[in-house]
Parts: sequence; C-alpha cells; structure tokens
Amino acid sequence: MPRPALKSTPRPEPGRARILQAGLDLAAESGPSGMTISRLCQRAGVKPPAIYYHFGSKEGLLGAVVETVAEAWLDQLEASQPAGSVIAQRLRAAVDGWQAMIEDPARPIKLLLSVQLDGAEHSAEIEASLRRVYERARQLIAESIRAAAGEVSEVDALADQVLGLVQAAALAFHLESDRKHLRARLHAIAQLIETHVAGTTLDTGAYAELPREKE
Amino acid sequence: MPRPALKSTPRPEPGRARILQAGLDLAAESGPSGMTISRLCQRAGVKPPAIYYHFGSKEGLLGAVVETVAEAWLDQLEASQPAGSVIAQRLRAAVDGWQAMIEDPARPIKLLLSVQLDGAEHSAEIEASLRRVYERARQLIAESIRAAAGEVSEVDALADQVLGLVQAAALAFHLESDRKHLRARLHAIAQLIETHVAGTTLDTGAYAELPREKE
DNA sequence: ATTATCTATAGATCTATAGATAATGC
DNA sequence: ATTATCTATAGATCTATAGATAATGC
Repeated sequence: MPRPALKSTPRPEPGRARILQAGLDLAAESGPSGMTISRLCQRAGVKPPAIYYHFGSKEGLLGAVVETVAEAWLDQLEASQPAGSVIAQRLRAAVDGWQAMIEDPARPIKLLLSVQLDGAEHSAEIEASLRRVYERARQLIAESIRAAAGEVSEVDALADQVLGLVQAAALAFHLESDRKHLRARLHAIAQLIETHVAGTTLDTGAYAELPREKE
Repeated sequence: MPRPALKSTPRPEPGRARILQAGLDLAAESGPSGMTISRLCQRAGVKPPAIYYHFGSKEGLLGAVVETVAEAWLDQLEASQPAGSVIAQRLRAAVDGWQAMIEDPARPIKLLLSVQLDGAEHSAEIEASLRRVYERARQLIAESIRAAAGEVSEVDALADQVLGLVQAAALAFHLESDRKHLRARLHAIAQLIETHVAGTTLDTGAYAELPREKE
C-alpha cells in the first residue's frame, strides 16, 4: 500500500472504494452522463489515472456502479418480505419496503432506469446486468406472492405488473415529490395483488380492512 | 428568404424545421445528452449559429422537441379511443393504440422518460411540460374509461396505474425487444381495466371472450 | 516485482458567439 | 430594416495515457 495515509489524512479508505462511491453518488444525482472523469476525481479526491487503473475505463466503472446498485436493490426487495407472515401483513411490509427503496437517497430504481435510457451505447455487460436484475426482481416478487398465497394463476404476469407499477411510482415520485401520492400508488399496488389473489383463491381480503397508518 | 435554394438542392425545407426534426430524431435515438450541436448540424445540414438563431440555446431546442413529441403522443393516446363503441371494442383499440405508440420510431414515451431521467438540470419550462403531459395523459385515460363504463370508483387511481403500466411496458420492450411479451403485457392492462370496471359496475367481461388476433 | 498513485499533457469534443453576407420587404 | 444563414474561432470541457514516483512483499 502506497501513500502511508499519515493517520491524520482526511481520506483513509483506499482509492478504489472512494471512486466507486463517487460513481454511485454521481450516477444517482445526475445519471450516467453526469458521471464525468473530472467530477469523479473531485468527489473521490484522486487524479484521472487512478480511475483507469482500478476500472479500466469509464464504462468499466459504470459497470461496477450498476452491479453494486443492482445487488443492493435486490437485497432491499428481498428484505421487504418477512417470511412466514400472513398475506395482509406481507402486503403492508411490501408497501413499506417499496417506499423505502423509492426514497433511498441512492435512488436505485431511478439509477437503473437512467442507465437503460441514457442513449449512449453501453457495453454488452451492462445491458446484460440490466436484463438480469429485472428478471431476478420478477422472480423475487413472484416467489413472494406464491409464498404468501400458494398457487396463484398467472403469477408471472402479476409480478411483471407489480414491478412495472413500482418503477412507475418511483418515476412519478422523482418528478412530483408528492409523498402522499406515492403512498396511495403503492397502496393501490398492494390492493391489485390482493384482488388478483382473491380472484384465484377466494381469499377474504384482509389487507384492505387493516387499519391504515397515518401519513 | 436567403440562399435561393437552387431548385436542385437536396434540402428545400426551411432550416428551422430541419433542425427540429434532427432534434427529434437524435433525442429518440440517443436521449437528450446525445443531442449535441455538432450532431444536430450534421443531420440538419446547417452550421451552429442557425440553431442558436432559431432556438436561442440547446435547452430551447430541447424544449421545442419535448413539446412537439408530447403533443404528438397525446394525440396518439386520444386517437386510440374510438368514440361510441362498447367497452370490449374500446379495450381492443386501446391495446392496439398502446402498441403503436410504443413501436413508433419516434419513441415518444421513451423520449419523455429519458428527458426526465437525464440528470442534467433542465429548465423550469421543460419540467413543467413533463408534468403537464402526464397530467393530461391521466385525464385522457380516465375520461376514456368513464366514457366506456360510466361512473367507475377510483377512476383516477386506475388511470394512474394504466399510464404507469404502459410506460413500464415501453421500457421493458425497448430493453428486451420482445413483441410477444409486449402484447401480453398490454393485454394484461386491458384485463386489469375490465376487472376493475366489472368490480364496480358488475359488467360481464366481454373483452376477455373476444377472439384473439394471431401474433 | 507488484500495487497504487501522481504529474503532465495530447487530442477530441462541446457550447456559444462575433461579425460578415445575402435575400426580401418596405 | 429584417430574416436567415455562414465563416471562423474562443474557451471550456472531456477521455485517456505516457512516464515518474513511492511503498510493500519477495
């Protein structure tokens, strides 16, 4: 390890981690096209060659950013499902989990979409990462619905809809910053799931009857 | 009018229209950050000052691009609703209309989302345009549902969901290019509307019973 | 010898404008 | 005088790399 980090220096973490964090921050704030070498250097407190040494290219760094944020987001998605609880409780937890990931300052949903929409042609690795993360997200949602409600008809199509609605809720929230509207949208997703499940399993629909928390 | 356009010159349309078209094309292909002055000049066959003369700034041109595409998209959305037909036919028409706007090479839905997500701070006019177009789109969808089914409970929330699902379908299609999956998603949106409406008005659900067209 | 950084710089963009030119309409 | 364009260019980025430097591990 070089630069013995004179104990009092204000940046003790190794450069690679600082650069990756700067990439995550910048991509969340201003999208992949705002993640320029000079801004990265400013944030991470390094000079350009350090970035090329650790990540090979700007595209390489973006790939690491996408992988990191995708992993973290899938973990959030999985963690928002308390195993073993009844469906009404699981839906409440899901709504809270979706809200948390949409309000997460790392903006995982927005970041992944902005990489997808950015227009610059990205490497095949990045394209593949995006497809993989959405595929996995759909699986997690479908599994969660099955875990709660047993066999449900067209569960994959339902999971597609849920993922799409969560993405759309994130987009609308980042444009409007209306928390109440966000809450209502997420609540509507939960009701959609419940209605669909009830249509298949003739459940009673306890979700809608639980007392609402205050905004 | 200058440059008498020597009859045989291959660009008879006035410069402003050519520049706007180049902006629409480039924004659709590579997002707002790919809409650079030099690429615009190349496409439109003009030099930089012509752009600044007609639009004041790059941001001014982007504003015109957003307005143009927003108008065209809202027209498409409105046109996909044949007035006076029964609900099952209206839903079929809506599915076809959504598919057409998602497959439109001008990529209106993608373009509007990529401006929103682009990260560069856009002018207040552009932000306002985006909010206006989505607000109007929700209204159009809600009106169309009311026109078909009369008073429906929570029609605004339903319209929100429909808009979100159409956006999500467009995003997934532009990533996966899977027409069959697109068709299935759009069909599922129509069924969602029908289920919701049936839940309110106790309708019979003729949409799902119409013969499917072949893919 | 390997790992991690720096200094310095090349070369390719990018946005925007000053000032000239040319045609049309008054 | 107004409208629409051009030539030419300033000045600010941006990406990327060559080559030097310094510490560590063998």
